Amino acid sequence: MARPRGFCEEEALDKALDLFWRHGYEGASIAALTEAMGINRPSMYATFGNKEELFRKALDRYVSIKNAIFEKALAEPTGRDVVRHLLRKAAEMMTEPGHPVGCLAVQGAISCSDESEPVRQELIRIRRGHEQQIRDRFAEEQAAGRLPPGTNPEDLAMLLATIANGMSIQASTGATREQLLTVAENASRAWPQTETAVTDTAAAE
Amino acid sequence: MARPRGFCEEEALDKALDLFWRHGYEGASIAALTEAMGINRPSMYATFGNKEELFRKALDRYVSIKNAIFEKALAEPTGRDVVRHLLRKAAEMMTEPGHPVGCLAVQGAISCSDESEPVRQELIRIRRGHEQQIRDRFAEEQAAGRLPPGTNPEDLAMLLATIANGMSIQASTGATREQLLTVAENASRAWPQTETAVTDTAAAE
DNA sequence: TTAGTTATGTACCAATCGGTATATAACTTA
DNA sequence: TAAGTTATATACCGATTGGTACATAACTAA
Repeated sequence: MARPRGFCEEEALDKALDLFWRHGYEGASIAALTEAMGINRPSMYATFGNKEELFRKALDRYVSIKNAIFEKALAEPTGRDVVRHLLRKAAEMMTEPGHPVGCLAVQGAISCSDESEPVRQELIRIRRGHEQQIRDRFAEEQAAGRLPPGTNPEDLAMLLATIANGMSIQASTGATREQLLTVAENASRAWPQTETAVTDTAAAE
Repeated sequence: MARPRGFCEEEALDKALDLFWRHGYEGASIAALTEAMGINRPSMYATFGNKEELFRKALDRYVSIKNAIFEKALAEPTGRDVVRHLLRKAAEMMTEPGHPVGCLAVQGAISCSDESEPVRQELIRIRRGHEQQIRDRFAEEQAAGRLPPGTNPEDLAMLLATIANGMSIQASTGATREQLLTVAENASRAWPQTETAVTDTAAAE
């Protein structure tokens, strides 16, 4: 009705996202956030509520980007294609120039003080959700008879999620895009083949 | 010479380690640390220097435990045995009852404010060191001709480290010991065969 | 132009951060 | 026991944390 906002809400959110991504939820202070966003504290509180809500709104933007990638990857025709697509995109996204390295859902609040526990739990929920999507997709594969007998879709999904999570840490350790792509390639290659109906149970202690 | 210390230094360090492990470097405050250690602030500062030194000393204990595991695993006869041993032990250590879940070197300071950057760098150095150890061991395998042609020891080491790092995140997400052991087993099984042609006469792939 | 509304800027809040000065209590040695 | 030394406890430090009160500036609608 009256004086219009002097800044673009989504632009500011992207700036906040960048800082949260780079320093984590607790590592990004209100002072640093508002400075990066180019606004002052009262504007931030009036527009976004508080720090936690700001984080959740920035996180929403991040997750929607990630979901778009997931959707494409999960549409691949075979399980192995899904794996390759997903890991490759993960490697690329985690080393995208102009963005902080790694994955916000992994690094945003992996360990924190008790007062940030709700944020930590939210990120856990997101990670589980992504793994669930993969699990469902692999279950489809199995139902269609395209998984080797004895293969467990849940186990495969967990292995894939583990590798993707690990790539985030590797990115944070300084791994290059090329290195992560190599990881993705090797992990894909090692994936159980549809045709490889092996009953290799040599692992029995 | 005079009044002796009223607490066990190593016990206090273990309490600090537990808290750092659980909340990360920044997430563990001096107040919480000293309370957990059962001592007051001046005692902590007189004994350990400051927060960062306290962390490094706690970290030393952690790393020495981990190194013992590494030593045993790297002594396994074949590359695949090394992988299986390492991942299994990782799964167990990251879900050890009585300890926080996950790996301190991964979760201690994965993202933090600028002032904790030295600690973050130290953990990066440790992670790289562990990967280096694996790399060296795989290079031995290759030199002994026990790696499939075209296999790169560096790539293998990075893949293994990625999986181990990912297991830490999974533990933090709530994965059980059994789930992580399944991940370890599946990852080991997917590993490029090395000695199979020699010891087993059976199925090539 | 004027009234009403809303965003912005300054300056502040209590609580907590890591870190210490200081006084006292407890121990060892002589 | 007395002297000397060192650990402990209290109480504090400035800086920073997330969050606001309040006065002012800027806009819209009448």
